[in-house]
Amino acid sequence: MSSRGKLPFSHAAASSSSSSPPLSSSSQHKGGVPLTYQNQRGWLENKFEPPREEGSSLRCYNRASQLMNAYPGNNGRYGDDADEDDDVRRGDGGSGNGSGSVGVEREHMFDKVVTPSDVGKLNRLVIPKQHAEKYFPLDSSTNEKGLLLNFEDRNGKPWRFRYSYWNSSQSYVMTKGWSRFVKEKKLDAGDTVSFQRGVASGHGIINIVSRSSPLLLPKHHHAPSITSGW
Amino acid sequence: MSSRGKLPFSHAAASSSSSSPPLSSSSQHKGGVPLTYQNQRGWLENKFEPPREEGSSLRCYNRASQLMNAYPGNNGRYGDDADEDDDVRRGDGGSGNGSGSVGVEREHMFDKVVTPSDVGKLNRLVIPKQHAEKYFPLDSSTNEKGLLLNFEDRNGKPWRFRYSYWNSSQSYVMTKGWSRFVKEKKLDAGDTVSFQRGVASGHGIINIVSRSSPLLLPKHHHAPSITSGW
DNA sequence: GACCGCACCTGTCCG
DNA sequence: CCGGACAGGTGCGGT
Repeated sequence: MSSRGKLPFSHAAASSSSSSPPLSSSSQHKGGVPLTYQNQRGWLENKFEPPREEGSSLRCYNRASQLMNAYPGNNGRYGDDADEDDDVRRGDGGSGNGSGSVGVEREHMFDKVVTPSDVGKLNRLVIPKQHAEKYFPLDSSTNEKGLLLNFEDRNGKPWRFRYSYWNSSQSYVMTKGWSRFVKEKKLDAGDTVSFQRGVASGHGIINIVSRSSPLLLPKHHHAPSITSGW
Repeated sequence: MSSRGKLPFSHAAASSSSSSPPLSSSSQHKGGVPLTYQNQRGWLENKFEPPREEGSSLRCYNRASQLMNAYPGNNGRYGDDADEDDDVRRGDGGSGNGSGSVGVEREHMFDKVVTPSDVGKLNRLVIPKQHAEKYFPLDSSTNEKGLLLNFEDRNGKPWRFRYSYWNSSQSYVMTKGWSRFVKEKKLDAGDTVSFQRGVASGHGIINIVSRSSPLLLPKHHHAPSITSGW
């Protein structure tokens, strides 16, 4: 893969009516979107082959200190509709290394300690602007109407979130699909969600790896920098 | 006029981008659209002469047991903007026959007991799918982008509602114009809205006749089958 | 600025 | 118990 491989996730944009978000100064995106097509809603999304290696990943810790979705993954399943069959809670050691689908090189992007709103009825996850603009850049071409981001948890279970910019609140959010993730993973406020991406794959999917978190978070901050030894 | 007169309301379709609603199996629509043109929003609507006889009608009961908009109608006014001058609550006998514009043959289509949402801030009325597809069929030609349906209350006052299909919720709704009706008629949750159409007129307008409802609805059902003697 | 219109979204309920 | 229908929401643009 070429060095355009900085694209952190597989996505495609769709044209829309809304205004543009603040342009990300990062120029390290673009390209690498395989097989995009327009879906019913008018968003673009992508189909792609099973990842050649692990793409980016999202891990989420909860206070229960156990690894969620620990059973061996069903890697490579990328149908539109995720089966809802793997909300098992098989701890695999809890505070272990939590490398998700094992042995895969990942680059840590950022973490967020989810707020009550993130796991509540609003059905959205606010992505801190700094990280959103760095890792999930939206611009006038990719923006507008939102993106369908493809994620994967550590079992390889696919998750698809709509990602967009809300002009009214000037914030970046994951919306559609997020609530299902919250429910299945039994995410609670205070849990940590960790975004990672595959190092090798240029535009790989983003994995979701659910994992438990230390209840005691690093003191006095909610800022996402809890890169505890990943 | 001819027997294609089964078209229950005067309407015209507009092309749009969204996907089609489930095709109505009813074949008793089509034809009979006079003088359609496309408006600014891209919907098609129709202008037509003042009804030769009463078309379909929509009656709405409220729990106050009085006939709303009982003063003699201003028949034949079909400007785009209805005057807001007739929200009088002159009972004309309350639970009487409520024949609306008197002596006109009407075919009852269906009733709906409006929900809080139907009369609340959402500014829309959900049309139960079964009735929507039977009486207000949208297909690929008439669908897509919505319809402007012309109604008339029992005074002959015209009402124009946008009618469309929401893909995301798989439901049919009246949107634009509905809130004005709710406001003028002082519709409340639990009130009944009755849709009727003229028997004689092939594609007549739909009348809106507001009338009061029995507070006591038929037991244990919310299903619209309260065809109480109309 | 408030409200309306519009297109989404989702949980819940019910057959 | 599963899927469809829909009640109750959202953001957002336009007026």
